[in-house]
Order: sequence, then structure tokens, then C-alpha cells
Amino acid sequence: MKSYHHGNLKEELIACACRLCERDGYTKLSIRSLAKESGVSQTAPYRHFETKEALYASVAIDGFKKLSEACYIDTEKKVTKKQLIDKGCRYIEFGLENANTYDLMFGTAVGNFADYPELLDSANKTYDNMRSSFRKLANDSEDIISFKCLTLWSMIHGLVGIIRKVHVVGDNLKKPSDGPISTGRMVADNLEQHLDRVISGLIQN
Amino acid sequence: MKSYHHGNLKEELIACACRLCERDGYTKLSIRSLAKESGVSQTAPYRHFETKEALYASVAIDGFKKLSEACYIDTEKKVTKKQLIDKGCRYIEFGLENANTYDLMFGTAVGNFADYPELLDSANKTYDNMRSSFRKLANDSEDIISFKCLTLWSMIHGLVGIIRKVHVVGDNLKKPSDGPISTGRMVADNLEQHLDRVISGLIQN
DNA sequence: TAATTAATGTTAGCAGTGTAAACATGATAA
DNA sequence: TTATCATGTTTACACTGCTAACATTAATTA
Repeated sequence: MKSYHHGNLKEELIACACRLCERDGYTKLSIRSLAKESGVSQTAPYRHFETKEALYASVAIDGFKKLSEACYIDTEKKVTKKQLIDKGCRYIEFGLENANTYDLMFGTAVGNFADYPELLDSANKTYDNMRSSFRKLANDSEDIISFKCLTLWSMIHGLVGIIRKVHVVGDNLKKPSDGPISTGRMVADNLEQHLDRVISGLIQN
Repeated sequence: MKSYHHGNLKEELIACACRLCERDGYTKLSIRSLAKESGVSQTAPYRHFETKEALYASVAIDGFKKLSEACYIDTEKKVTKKQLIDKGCRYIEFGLENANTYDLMFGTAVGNFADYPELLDSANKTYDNMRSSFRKLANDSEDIISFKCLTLWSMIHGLVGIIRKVHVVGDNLKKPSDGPISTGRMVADNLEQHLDRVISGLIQN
């Protein structure tokens, strides 16, 4: 016989939300279905999340922690170009393999990260590690580090978006020899080489 | 006295949807509110759009046309580096000034562009003009053109996303000297210079 | 021109949503 | 032991996308 109090509802809701968000996309997620999945009444989640956005924030936090982990570089030790290329690859792989979660993290589901300090913190940590990597890689001024870091970040972030869009499109298209489809596939299939070229260019300048 | 038939409902719905999507974000848009705005019954829009996604597609088509126009380069004539930098700037400006529409265009609101041939077409045209620009700028192989084009596209697409996220975050934060906030602002404020560096690197290699 | 059909509108209704208010239960602190 | 407070439930409201059945008018055809 189950007790009136769940005991571990918040964690279970987050875990469940993470799973469903990734499976169906965050737009398909409803608080009610989530409650049902956890065997609890429709409005029970509101004891743990003020709004749906707060629930999204929790899922995003989990996502940023996993992303950070997936592409972490130990910046105490020496950092090599190869490591940075690898970091970029793993970032992009995360974005492609956790596409729906990635949307949640970088889309407009959570309007303002500052409303959720832990989210802001976990997002910043992801960026900080990339920045530290650049700082360790070459003896540049802070301005140059900013430039290089944002260039790479925008590149890999953009690649995630573009490759996905292009793949989705490509699946139902007689592919033109010239359009974004073949290009997207090409880059996705040669990710490491592509990043090598970009990062090499960045390091030299 | 107004007639039973509206006469121009589809166009009015699209125009209205474009306006509301940009103002409030596409998630806030409802078919019902749209119908009310156009002075027509709740379900009248279903005579012109099978689903809400189809309506989104129409808004996205309009967005891609405007984006294409905003950063068009005449690739019949000679193309200069300066023009390409300018193209990138105007692309990013479009993304920032029409942020909500841009989300709709590049997010998951429309699952598969191939379901809406006109959308696929207008999206491809945007890309094609950038590709043609690169082709005109230097005498590279098609593979190299693909590489350069996708690099730049990902960069500017990524910049739109990152700058926005960073700005939203930044507005409510004691800015750390090291985090993404100051970086994002810096780049947004020096967009032309930033793009110059990236594109110059691309052209030389 | 008259009759028929197709396009475009309306009304009513279903199942689902986020969220607030009032109430119930039971763990924890006084 | 009792009072409080966190956490659960029930009920309800206003909203959503979408379907089915019906109404009106424009377009097509006999």
C-alpha cells in the first residue's frame, strides 16, 4: 500500500521530464502527463515547480551538467589542439544525440536564465571550460581569447542546428548536388576534419 | 455590413500570425486568438491551414523570404570580401531584430521542411545565395566551397543564438569579467570586425 | 439562365492543457 | 502531545488544437 506522501517526487519528476523531453521534445511534455506517470495527482508537481518553465529549467540544468561533463577538458594540465578538436566533436555529438534536450537548453523554453541561478551557473560552467581551454592553449590577450572562444562556440553551436535541420530535410528529398543537404551530411560525416580546419585557423591567427 | 465570406482570410491570417509571432513568440500564438483578431469564427482558419504547423510553415516562409532579401548579394557581378562581411552582418541583424521569427524558422516548430515544399524552397534559396557568393569570391573546388560556406553559415547562425542567450542572461546579472555575458556584448558591438576576422581567415585558406 | 458543386464560413463539442483555491494528510518541531 | 508546515488531493476555470455537422455564397456546368 502506497503512502500519501511520495517521498521523492521532485527528483522523480525531473528524471521523468528529462526522459520524456528527450523522447518527444519539450513541447509535448505536460505537467499532467508527468504527474500521471509518477502516479500522483495532476497538481502535485506544483508543490515542487511554480510553473512549467521552472520544470523546464530543471531539465535544462541537468542537460548543461551532462554537456559540461561530455566535453570537459582538464585545464589544470596542458591543453592541446587535438583535445580542443575532440572537445568540439563531443559537444556537437551531444547536441545531435540529445537534440530535443539541446533545444530546451538553447531555445526559448526558459525565457531568462537569471530567474534560475542554478541554470545560469551550470550554463556558465560549460562556457568557462571552453574559455579556459583557449587560455591554456596559447598565450593570447583576454580579448583575443574572447574572440576565439566565441568563434568556436558559435561554430559548433551553429553546426548542431544546421546539421540537424539539414538532416531532417534531407530524409525526404531528392538531394540536389548543390543544396544544404549534401553539405550538411558531408560535414557531419567529417566532423573531426572540419573542426580541425576551423580550429587550426583560429590558433594560427 | 460585412459579408459571410471574408474574401482575403488566408493572407490576413498569415500577416497577423507573422506580427503576433514576432511580438510574443510562436508558442504564444493560438489559432483561436488569431481568428478572433481577424474577426472570424474560431475554426475558420482550418479552411486554410490543416494544422497549426502548417500555419507556422507559412510564417517561416515569409521569414525566409525576408531573410533572403535582407542579406542578398547579386552573384552575377563580382563579389568582394566586404560584401560578404556585410551579408553576414545583415544576416545576424535579421536574426537579432526578428528573434522570435528566427526561432520559428530554425527551431522545431516545423518538424520537417519537406512537408511544405515552398518552405523548403525558400530556405534553400537563402543558403544558395551564400554558396554562390563564396563560389564567386574565389576559385575553389566545390568541396572547399561547401566547407567555407557551412563554416560561415554555422558561425553566423550560432552567433545569433549565442548573442541572444547571452544578452537575455546579461540583463539580470552582475556581469562576471570572464563569463559569456561580456563576451557576447563585445561581439555584438563589434560584429563587423569579428566577421572580418573570420571571413578573412576563411578566404586565405 | 438555372442547377449543382466546391469553397469557405459557423456552431457545438471533445479531450487535453496550465494553473489557482480550498482542503487533507502526515512528518517534523515546539 | 500538540501545532505547524511541507506535501499531497479535489475541484474548477479559462484556454488550447482539432473534428463533425451544418450554413452560406461563389464558381462551374448543364
